[in-house]
Amino acid sequence: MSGVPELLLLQQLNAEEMYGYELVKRIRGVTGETITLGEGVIYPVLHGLEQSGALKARRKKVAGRTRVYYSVTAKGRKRLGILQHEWQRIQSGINAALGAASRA
Amino acid sequence: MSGVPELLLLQQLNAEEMYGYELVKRIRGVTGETITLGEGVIYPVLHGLEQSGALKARRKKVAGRTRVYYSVTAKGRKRLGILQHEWQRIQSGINAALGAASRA
DNA sequence: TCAACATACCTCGCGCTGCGAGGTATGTCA
DNA sequence: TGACATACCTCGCAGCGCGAGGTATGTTGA
Repeated sequence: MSGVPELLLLQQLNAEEMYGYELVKRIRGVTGETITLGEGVIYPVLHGLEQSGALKARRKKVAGRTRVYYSVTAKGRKRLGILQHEWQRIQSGINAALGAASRA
Repeated sequence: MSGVPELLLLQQLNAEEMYGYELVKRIRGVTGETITLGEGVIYPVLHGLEQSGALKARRKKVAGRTRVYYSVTAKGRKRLGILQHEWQRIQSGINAALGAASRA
């Protein structure tokens, strides 16, 4: 199926180190409100990716509050590449079907 | 989430009346093996769409064997439009995110 | 002639993923 | 001091996808 949330997270974190709460807003912004991933999605995915070694966490105190910043590891970049490719495949597959049918 | 199978089915049937078994192969072909919807996906979706009035079924005997041909109703065409639009939205949303991040 | 394969239909039930809702703690501002 | 924002987290349900299995008929070839 999808793996879309995972793709989006890795992509954002690859561009810039970020923490969970920020990612929620960031993704909403960058997709133009189209895709809204709540915290119930973000945090589990984040933890999963850290577990599998695709992300590295770093606790940081900012203005008395603790944030957990995540950055992409080499393994994560590899994973990102796979997911991007996968997304291309799916996208072009579906678009081919849509195009083919309307041409028929 | 997706609704991708539904979209693909409606799209194909909108172009041409077809039966379930045929759709399985057709979709595999038209998406270039990228997307393979098994019978366990096709038939339930087909029945659901018929139930909701988006499709109309027509039994037909061909070479002794019975086939159930489905065609799209007005309601189905409307539904198809919605799903297509939805797919555009998702697609451009994700691509925006991918583009924005790589530009960063 | 009969096994094996293709056509054509169908359903059950598992598995995974997404996600809303709820819960904690701290800082800030009226 | 209460309300709101920031920041983290988890539980558990819901829904969808889909593999596996089941029926029945026609065809083909050893």
